[in-house]
Amino acid sequence: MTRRREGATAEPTLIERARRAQLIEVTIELVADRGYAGASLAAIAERAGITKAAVLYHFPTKAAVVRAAHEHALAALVADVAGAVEAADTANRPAAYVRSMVGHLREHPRHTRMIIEAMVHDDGDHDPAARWRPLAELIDAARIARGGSGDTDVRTTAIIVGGGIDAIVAEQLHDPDYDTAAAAEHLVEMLDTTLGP
Amino acid sequence: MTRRREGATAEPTLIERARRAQLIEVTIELVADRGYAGASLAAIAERAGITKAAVLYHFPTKAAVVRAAHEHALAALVADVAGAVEAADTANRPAAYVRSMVGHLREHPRHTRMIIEAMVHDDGDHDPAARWRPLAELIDAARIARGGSGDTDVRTTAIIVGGGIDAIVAEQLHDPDYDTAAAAEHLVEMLDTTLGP
DNA sequence: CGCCCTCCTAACCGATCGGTAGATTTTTCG
DNA sequence: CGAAAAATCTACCGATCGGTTAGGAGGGCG
Repeated sequence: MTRRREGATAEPTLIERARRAQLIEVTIELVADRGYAGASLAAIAERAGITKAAVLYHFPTKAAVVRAAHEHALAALVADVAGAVEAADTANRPAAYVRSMVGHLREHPRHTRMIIEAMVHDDGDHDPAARWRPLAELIDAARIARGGSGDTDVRTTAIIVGGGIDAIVAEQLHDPDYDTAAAAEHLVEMLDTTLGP
Repeated sequence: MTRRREGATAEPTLIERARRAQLIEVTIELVADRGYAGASLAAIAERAGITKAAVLYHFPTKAAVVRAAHEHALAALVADVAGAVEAADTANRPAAYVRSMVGHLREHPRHTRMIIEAMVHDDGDHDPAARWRPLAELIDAARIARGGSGDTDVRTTAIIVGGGIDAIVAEQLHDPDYDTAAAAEHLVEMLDTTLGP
């Protein structure tokens, strides 16, 4: 094994940190531009200016590189959305969720593609209901806060709205001039009508 | 070249027809079950009980096999939806579109996966607006028929509703017990509220 | 019979994949 | 400076990919 420290916790070197960050960055670019299949170890290494053996010195496998890149992109999105949601009051949190998510993805199109590609390509179980559960909970809380009717299927509502978010983002990736803010407002309107006043 | 007739038109042999149909069928199964990457020529050949060279006797390339499988699945969907839409009157055609599409995809989950996988994996330009343009036109016609307001953005409405359809189907693929009919009705309701009475 | 056409097999090709082994350079630090 | 540790390189491995080549079995037909 020519591999790095495996067992104990130890603070990473500066170079180590920088290299890892660089590798994550170029991996996001590659996956975003050329798809999951286009992000081979050789391609990652070349874009980072090193050899693939060096890449595997910093990460145990290719899957680990892609996973780290995915988590990096996802963490930024989650943090952004969480901040926006907490700043709103209960009744408006679903709207804040939709707006901030669409907004974030607009500002970071490569992260968007990275997240989508990773979601499609890692194995198997992708339950939309699980993915949009946080949104479902916000919708449920908002519905109660507004005194809406109790027979609403929040799970399905969240799945539909989530699909709408995905579609808006996909359209923006295709047409950079697409007015995602207006589309998000449209989606928020459709959501609000099912939540009552 | 050990390849088949290339130039002229000629009616295919019975064996030829059967083999092609079988290859399309097993390719749909493979892509649906193991993803686009899992549908290698060797895998297709093995499941069909022949060698991969024989597969390439009936189709020029692997891409042609997958394309044929995709077109087969897509044609069935389009025909089904078109029939349901034509049977409805203008004001209700968007609803018929949503219901029939969700219904068809529920009844043919493998076709669904095939279509999704093909859409993700063939190169590049996938404009959601183009994909849902037929729906957008139905929505526009229905809005006019109902005397709705003229400032509605049908393009965005179609994109959002289309995304909702995708999400409902994805959820059904994950949870076969999911009530897609109810979800489709929920989506139709959300759509109807934006179309006016 | 002998010829041809359809359908298929066995064997191979070059490219690329993720990953490994061991030597070698570069950095850190006493 | 000099040794240890960190970072990287060259070279290779086995597997798999899509695709090609040459040829043979078998039926229809003159």
